[in-house]
Amino acid sequence: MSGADSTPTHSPGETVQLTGFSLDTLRYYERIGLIEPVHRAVGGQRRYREQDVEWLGVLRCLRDTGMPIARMREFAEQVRAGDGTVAHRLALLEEHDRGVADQIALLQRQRGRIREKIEYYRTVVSADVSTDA
Amino acid sequence: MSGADSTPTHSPGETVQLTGFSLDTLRYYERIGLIEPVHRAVGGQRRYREQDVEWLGVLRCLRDTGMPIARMREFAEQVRAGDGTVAHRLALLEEHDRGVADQIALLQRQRGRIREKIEYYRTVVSADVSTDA
DNA sequence: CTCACAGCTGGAGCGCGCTCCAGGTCAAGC
DNA sequence: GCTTGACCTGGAGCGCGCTCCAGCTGTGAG
Repeated sequence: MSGADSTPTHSPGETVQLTGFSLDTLRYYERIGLIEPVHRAVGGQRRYREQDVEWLGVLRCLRDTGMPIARMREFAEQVRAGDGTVAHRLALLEEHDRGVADQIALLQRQRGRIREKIEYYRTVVSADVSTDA
Repeated sequence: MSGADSTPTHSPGETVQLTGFSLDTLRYYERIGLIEPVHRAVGGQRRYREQDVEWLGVLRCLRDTGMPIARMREFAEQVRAGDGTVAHRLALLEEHDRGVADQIALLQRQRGRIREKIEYYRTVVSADVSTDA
């Protein structure tokens, strides 16, 4: 680590730690254009800058909420295109947000059913211990 | 529909409507043992009984909450085994429920970040339509 | 009788999102 | 100099959960 750099960077290994993505996934994301070609150190090893890591954080957020890779790429392209795409990006995120809300609602509803079943099983188990344990 | 039956059953098509699973998925679930071999009408066509549809509802619930097929099969086998597996089933559901809770928490956290981004984009869009960050 | 249609079977194929691999390079430590 | 270890590349492979297909059969309408 050369700490005197004006722009601190991260080795691939560090970036794995920071983002939770695997080395393979980081390279995969770069290949398919989810992230721009990453700067290289002498020798060809990747050096992720702060902004790269931040962008990876955004990707992590979108992935965690189930956005498909294709849509993420669409988003990434718009971010790269910059000017004039903000409205489009906003629309994309708003739509995604609605999807996430639905997803959460579904999970909560179904979780309710699961917990009912758990409750039922608990009464069964506590009422009759004869067959088990 | 022959309404005089003592045990009303559902055609495959009806079952698709009732459960939201596709015809192929229903057959697939049967093949892999998620549901027991379904009764047949003369001619070999499947006839799903009420209890089959209810069980499919349980499977729907588990799938919606992201339980892997393998785990669902484990659960199905225990249900079939009946007595003595209740404690085990309870444990399985409790563990799954914790997973679902985590999933919901993660979604909510990440959704927060998305909404922040949306808010930010809104200020950008309404403040000035020509500039870029 | 003919036809359309819903469903049947076994098995192949697919889309997604990684994940793994062989074979190589470079930098640092002993 | 030699070894170790992190990382490189292009491309193949994989696990999951379906989904599709060809070719067939039984049922009901006209």
